[in-house]
Amino acid sequence: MPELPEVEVTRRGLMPHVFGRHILHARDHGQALRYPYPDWRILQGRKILDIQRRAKYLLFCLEGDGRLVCHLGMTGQFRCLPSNEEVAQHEQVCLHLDDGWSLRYCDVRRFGYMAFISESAFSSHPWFSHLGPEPLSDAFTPSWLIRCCRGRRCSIKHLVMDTRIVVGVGNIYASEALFRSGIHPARKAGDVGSEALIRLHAALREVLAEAIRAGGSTIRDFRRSDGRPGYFSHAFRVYGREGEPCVECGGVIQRFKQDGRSSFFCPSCQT
DNA sequence: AAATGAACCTGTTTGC
DNA sequence: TGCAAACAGGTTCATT
Repeated sequence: MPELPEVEVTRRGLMPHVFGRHILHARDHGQALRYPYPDWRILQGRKILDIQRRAKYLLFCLEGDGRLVCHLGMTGQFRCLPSNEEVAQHEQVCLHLDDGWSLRYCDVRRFGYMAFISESAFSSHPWFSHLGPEPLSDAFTPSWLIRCCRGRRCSIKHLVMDTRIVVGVGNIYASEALFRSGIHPARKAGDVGSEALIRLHAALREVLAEAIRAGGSTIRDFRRSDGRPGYFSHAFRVYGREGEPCVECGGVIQRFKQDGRSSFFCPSCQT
C-alpha cells in the first residue's frame, strides 16, 4: 500500500501521540508478519524520542540504544487508540504507552515487518545499507538520475522503483511522475534523454510532495493514524484511469502489464 | 547484468 | 446467485 507519502503522512500523524511517551509494554497477537517479531521485552519502559522515516521504513528512536524499525508492507497501518479499547480489526501488534493510549499496528495481508536494530548495526543492516538517496533531499539530483540511467537497458519505470537509485517510489507515483514528465514507462532507461530525465527528477519530487500535502493516497486500505483517508487519489492523472480521458490531450489512458504489475500511461503524451 | 516469476497473505472486484 | 479467477500500493529470493 504505502509508498513514501503514505509512510511520511503516518509518521507525522503519529508524532504528537508518541513523542516523549514511555512504552509500558509491547506485544503481538500471535500471527506472524513477514519476519519474526523482535523480543518485545527490549522495548519495555523505553522512552520514544522521535519517529524518523527512511525510504518506506518508520524508525521509532528510543532513549538509550536502538530503533524499532517498521515496514508497512502492502496493507499495514498504525492507529492510536485508548488502551482500554478492544483489539482493532486485523491488529497484529500493540504498544501500550504511559498516557493511557496505545499504538496499534494493523495489517490485513501481513506483508509488513518489524525489527529492533541497535545504532551500531543500523547503517550496515541489509535493509538500509544499499538504499539510494531520499527523493526529497538534496542528495537526489538530476545528474545522479542521469548517471544511473546511462547504459541501462531496464525500463525507466523499473529504474525509478529501484531502491538503489532512489527510495520511496512505488507503482502509483512512478506512473504519475512518468506521465508528468512525458516519458513512456517502457522506455529503456538508457534511451531517455537528459532533458526528459531532468523533467522526471522534478516530477518525482513534485508528485511526492503534493501527495504528502494531500495526506497520501487512499485506494482501498490506507488510513492516516487518526483514521482519515488520504485525498491524493483524486489527483491521479493516469493511475487507475484505464479507458478514461487524458487530462492533457483527451486521449484514452491505457494500461499494460509491466514487471508483473499494472502500468498506466497516455499513448500520445508519453513517448 | 538483467529480466522474469514466485513467494509471502487476505480481501475485494470481475467475469462467466 | 454462486463460484473461480484476477487483482491489490512492497520486497526478496530463485530461476532463466
